[in-house]
Amino acid sequence: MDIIGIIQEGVVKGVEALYGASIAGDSVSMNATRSEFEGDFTVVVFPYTKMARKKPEDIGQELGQFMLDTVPQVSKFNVIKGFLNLVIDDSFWQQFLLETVKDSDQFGIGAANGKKVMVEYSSPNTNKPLHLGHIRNILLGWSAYKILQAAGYEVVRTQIVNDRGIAICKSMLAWQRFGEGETPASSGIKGDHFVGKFYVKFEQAFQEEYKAWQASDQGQAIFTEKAKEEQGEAAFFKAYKNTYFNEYSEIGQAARAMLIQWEAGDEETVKLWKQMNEWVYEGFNTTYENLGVAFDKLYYESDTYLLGKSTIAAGMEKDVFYKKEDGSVWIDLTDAKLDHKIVLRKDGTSVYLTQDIGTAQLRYQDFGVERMIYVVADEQNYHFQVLFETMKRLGEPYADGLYHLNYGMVDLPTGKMKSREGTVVDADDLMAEVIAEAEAASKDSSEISSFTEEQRKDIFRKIGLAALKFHIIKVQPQKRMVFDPKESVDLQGQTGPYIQYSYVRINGVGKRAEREGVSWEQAKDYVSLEPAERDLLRNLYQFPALIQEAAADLDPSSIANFCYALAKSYSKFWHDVSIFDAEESAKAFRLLLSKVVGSVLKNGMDLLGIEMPERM
RNA sequence: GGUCCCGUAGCUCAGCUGGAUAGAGCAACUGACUUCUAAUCAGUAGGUCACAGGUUCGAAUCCUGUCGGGAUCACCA
Repeated sequence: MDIIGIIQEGVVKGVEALYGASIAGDSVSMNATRSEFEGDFTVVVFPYTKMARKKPEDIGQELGQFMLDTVPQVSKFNVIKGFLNLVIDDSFWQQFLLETVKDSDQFGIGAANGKKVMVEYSSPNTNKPLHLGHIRNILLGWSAYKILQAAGYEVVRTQIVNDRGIAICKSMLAWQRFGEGETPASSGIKGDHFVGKFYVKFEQAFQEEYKAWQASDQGQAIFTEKAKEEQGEAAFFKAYKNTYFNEYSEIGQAARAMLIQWEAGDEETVKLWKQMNEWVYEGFNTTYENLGVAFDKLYYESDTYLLGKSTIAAGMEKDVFYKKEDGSVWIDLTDAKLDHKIVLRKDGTSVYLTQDIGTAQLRYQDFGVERMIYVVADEQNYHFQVLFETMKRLGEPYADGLYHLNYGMVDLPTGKMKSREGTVVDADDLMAEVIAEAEAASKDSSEISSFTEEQRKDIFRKIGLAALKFHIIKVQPQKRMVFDPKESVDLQGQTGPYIQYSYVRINGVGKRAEREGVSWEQAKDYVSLEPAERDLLRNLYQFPALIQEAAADLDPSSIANFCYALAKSYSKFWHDVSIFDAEESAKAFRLLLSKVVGSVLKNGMDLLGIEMPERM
């Protein structure tokens, strides 16, 4: 039994014995003791004043004495106001360390629970490269995968690739018109950036065309006819852009024609589409690889965009859906505080929601997962509410296991990222920048100067990416965050590299212990723990429960904060006590403690997708 | 306008299943390297936890309202 449970049980028995009242174990309010007081755990005794009809101080004294007498792990106590601070005996921590160190690599990793879960954590469009927003998405998803796995789940990692639609047609058309046979290889541009370049070219060409049209007789006539009173010319044409694209634009019409040809399976169009997507995938794969993430299964929208229709037909019979006079099919979710939502157009074609219904079913057929987690930005909260509610009504067996891990948008210090205004931070550029920063900051490190070029590059990559990833993932997913590029490359303070540094120190003492041949046996003779040591042990002790909690909440930021707290605690320990100058039992104990801290830091950071260097 | 999310130090963030004097980092200032890596540590300064009510022995945390920021309310994906 864990120490929290032992204490709670002690309190339950104490309240029973002293005051004749029965309370539930998990109702016992407990916290870690604040650092300014002596103790490891604190029991709040205010709740027992009524049943005891005594002052909180007296209850604390009585309960404390009872715990001291009956719970062997409690070695001391003190009472301040209504707070009973319990000191856990050194032998308990001692034993905990000696147990843990036997298999420190596996410490905290939960046993397989036989449950299967799918995490979808990337859903890129294939018309442009990945940016900072995708990075947050991918890091969260990757970490969720790692955490779920550590908690005992079997996890299938997937992405849905939005490889069809008007956007990619725009890139295709622009390439046809302006590309002059250029390829990523011939131009030396990474494939996804290459295709993105033509997407931008399309937009430019469209804007030019639109500008010219605005000045034309037809454009002016439309403005005079349709503009609302008080609406200026600029405002009108801004609002009219989509209509223009659909009804008047030559290049817009050409792009739409291309989409229709694609849907009809036109050979040449499909060939070009495949070629452009291939280029994009090459680029994406490089980015994913640099970020250190991978997938087990890819789903393509071009394969799934027609799915779901048969389900709608089946759902009609169960009255999940209803048909309007015009032939379109809807679902009424007003009783779930949602609205009516269309699932099939009057021409029988499917919409976004329909595709997602079909895709979920396909995934269940493919893998039999009982949970599916979608890592998608919070702008789609409503869509997922509708999707999940629909799946429930369809009676899908996994419907209760559907979960939208939503996250807030990433802002820049200058405001929102807007692709139209060119303020989007490119994923590849950003990674290159943080790695370059790590290199620049390592200039005067004598440690690194002796390394080979290859080793150095590896270390800079690990440090730079740790800075970037930690900076993003330490923020709770649901919160909108401000991403300051300057802060993201910080290597000091509450950062990834700070944690790496603690690990590297531990690695250093481990190496020295190996050289000097320290005898671990004597660790069991070390009896009087220093505050810094107890603090580390308390931190370590939480790790297994934290993994389960992080998996239940799908919250990687809690792991990030834990890793930082542990590293900070170790830094304090490093300064407060000496390892190799200490007597033999203390030396052995501290080395074992360091070893476990090192393992937990490494495993904890791995849960965030962050690698540790051995030296830095 | 309806619904949902957010508002904590100058800045970036913790803390939110109610518990002690609300914590870190950055930025500023002071001190500590002949010592296991100073990418470190210790200290100073910085707060009406948006505001107003309510519940409670006790509220940053729960409830209601107000204000501010954001998202969404497409036969787009």
